[in-house]
Amino acid sequence: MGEELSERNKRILEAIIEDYIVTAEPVGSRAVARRHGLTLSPATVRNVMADLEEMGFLTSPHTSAGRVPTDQAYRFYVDSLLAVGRIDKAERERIRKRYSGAGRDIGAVLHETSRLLSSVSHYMGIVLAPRFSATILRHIEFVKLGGRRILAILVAQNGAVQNRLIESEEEFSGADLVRMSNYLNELLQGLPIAQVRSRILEEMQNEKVLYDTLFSRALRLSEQTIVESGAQIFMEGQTNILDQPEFADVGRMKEIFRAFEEKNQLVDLLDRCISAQGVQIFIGAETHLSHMEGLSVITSTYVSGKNTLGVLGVIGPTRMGYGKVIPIVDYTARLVSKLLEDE
Amino acid sequence: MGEELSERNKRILEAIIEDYIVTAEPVGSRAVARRHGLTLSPATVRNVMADLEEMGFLTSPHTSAGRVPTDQAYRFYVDSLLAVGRIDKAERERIRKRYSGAGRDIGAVLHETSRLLSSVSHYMGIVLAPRFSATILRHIEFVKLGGRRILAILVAQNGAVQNRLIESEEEFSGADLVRMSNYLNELLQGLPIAQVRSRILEEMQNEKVLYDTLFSRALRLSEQTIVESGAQIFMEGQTNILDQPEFADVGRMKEIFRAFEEKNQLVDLLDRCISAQGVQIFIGAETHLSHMEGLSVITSTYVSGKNTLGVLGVIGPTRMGYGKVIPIVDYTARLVSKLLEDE
DNA sequence: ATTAGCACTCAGACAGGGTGAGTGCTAACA
DNA sequence: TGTTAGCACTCACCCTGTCTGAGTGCTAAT
Repeated sequence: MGEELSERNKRILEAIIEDYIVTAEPVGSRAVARRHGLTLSPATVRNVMADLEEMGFLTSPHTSAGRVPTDQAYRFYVDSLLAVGRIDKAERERIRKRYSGAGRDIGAVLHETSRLLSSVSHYMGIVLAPRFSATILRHIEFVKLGGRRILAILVAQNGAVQNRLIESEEEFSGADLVRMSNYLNELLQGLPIAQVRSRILEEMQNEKVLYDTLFSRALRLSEQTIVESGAQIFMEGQTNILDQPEFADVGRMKEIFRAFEEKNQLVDLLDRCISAQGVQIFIGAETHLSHMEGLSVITSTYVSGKNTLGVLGVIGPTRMGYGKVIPIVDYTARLVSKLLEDE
Repeated sequence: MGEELSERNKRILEAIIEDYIVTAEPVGSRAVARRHGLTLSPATVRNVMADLEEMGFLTSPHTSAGRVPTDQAYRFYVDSLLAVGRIDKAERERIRKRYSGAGRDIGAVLHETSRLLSSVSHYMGIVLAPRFSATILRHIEFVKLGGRRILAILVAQNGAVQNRLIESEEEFSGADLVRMSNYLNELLQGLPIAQVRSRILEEMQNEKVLYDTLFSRALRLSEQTIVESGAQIFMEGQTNILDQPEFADVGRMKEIFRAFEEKNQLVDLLDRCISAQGVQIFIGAETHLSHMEGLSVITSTYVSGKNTLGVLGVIGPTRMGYGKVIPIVDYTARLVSKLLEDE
């Protein structure tokens, strides 16, 4: 693998990959020879292909079929061969327009984003919503529902809202609840939600609080409201994947389907992306997703100021139009960041 | 079709249907003859089958295959032949247990219900959440997010929460917002959400309001918060459908899949069910769902007191174990009703 | 009215032959 | 020494014909 590829070999490998990306069929030496500016005979190409196969860039499904790029080839392609184009203007316009109608509600924006990624890339769009616990608390509020039932409402800086029904041990009056909200807001506002719980526990030690039963009750109540909620993920365009010829087979299709139904696998992958900045690409086995052989994932983070909010991206076959999709994901991430920045 | 079926013919038809339900293969005269208590020769059975075919209860995919029941046959089966068994005790227990851990949050309950319906029936479970607009308003609240941005929170009697980000024309102080909430709660609490808007408009005419700018602003603000939100639907176990042998074909599979991705079709069907009480059964074409040939839907409404909240059910192949699934859907609906009744 | 018998149909599995795309190897060539 | 033409070979795929088994409809006997 340390072996360098000659310029010519690179061109041939590139030709094969790009051919395969559009046709999804094993590509033969003839096709490569007549392609592009390459003025080579099929025989020469064959020799090169044999070399590339030995180096692990190509395989052939059977003796007399053409060659198919391996994951390693795609990896080399995106790292060294691919000139990631700028996204073209019309496309950019098309994307921008999709957001014009939508309100500023964060959930709606992200949902639309997943739809958009799917329809523009013609693969599957995914968006991981910001973890609620990673946001900053703006407001906490209790609403009395009747008897000892209380609805706790947490509002994050970014407009995300979480609510939780709690059955309190004792009955509170509406006025009590208002006072409790006020006290807690004073205490917790502006804190990252992940730190809220520890702040509460800390405050519980505070002697001033110990004397005020209402405050200590408020703290106990608020402790119940903070629960780690599952990650929210938007996925759209699964059928785009099923349209790919490589999955036109009942077994494969069911397998992928089942895999998609288990969203947590995907959440794990996206969670891993959240620490890095910008576009990331996982090819085939690099995704570490089981039952998802033959799929690649392109992601990017969207941010607000300097903190990362979440991850969005596209899932497609390894044989994906990387050159087109990468800028789409990149541009969309920037756009979403901008849309959310002032929240 | 006015022709009456003799007792023997009914037994034979029943045998064919039940055979087909378990095997998914066209059933031949021999199989029927040797089945059950029927002491008849295959030849006799063949004569009967020919009659049944003429009457529209059976078809044969080709000359020398067995017979397959038509939609009409299933319809006759569930109407006249099927003795809907009581759901057995172990099953009931199994279902009950599924709810023990879950909190009382309505969303969580409904989501769990769809999962449950899917796993108990081995088909696909669907639950249509109560339309928010059909619930009763318990509380309205404004939270200031910064600048002119306000988060409006509507809480319904049943614990459902809807929130909406609004950009108001003018800036309000926190105290203003509290006063506005109080005023609006006074005015609107206890009203069905569907009537809230008209109540607002009505109140706008009120001369007392006209003199109080804060009140009239409050009304204008609240008017913006009430928006018809799309119906929420939970679907689980789509892969169970794909496991059915009649859909083991790439084209069919994609088609169904695409149909499921369009949830509004399903919402329409379930919406239609909401007016009737109890279990309803749609066989094949009766569903009026396009691209869903070969599927049947069994639904039931869940209620709170005397008003219907929503619909739940199971989607499976027309060749479905009606005898088993009907009581499951029925029991689940009753159980969900009970769980939600005191909210 | 029921049944045994029989000729008939048809999908599905299987085998054999032809086709075409593609390969590897070798020998000739620049 | 790198490139190319030529050639024999491989193998998936398609088409065809044959066979088999399950199932039917009809008719004649019971």
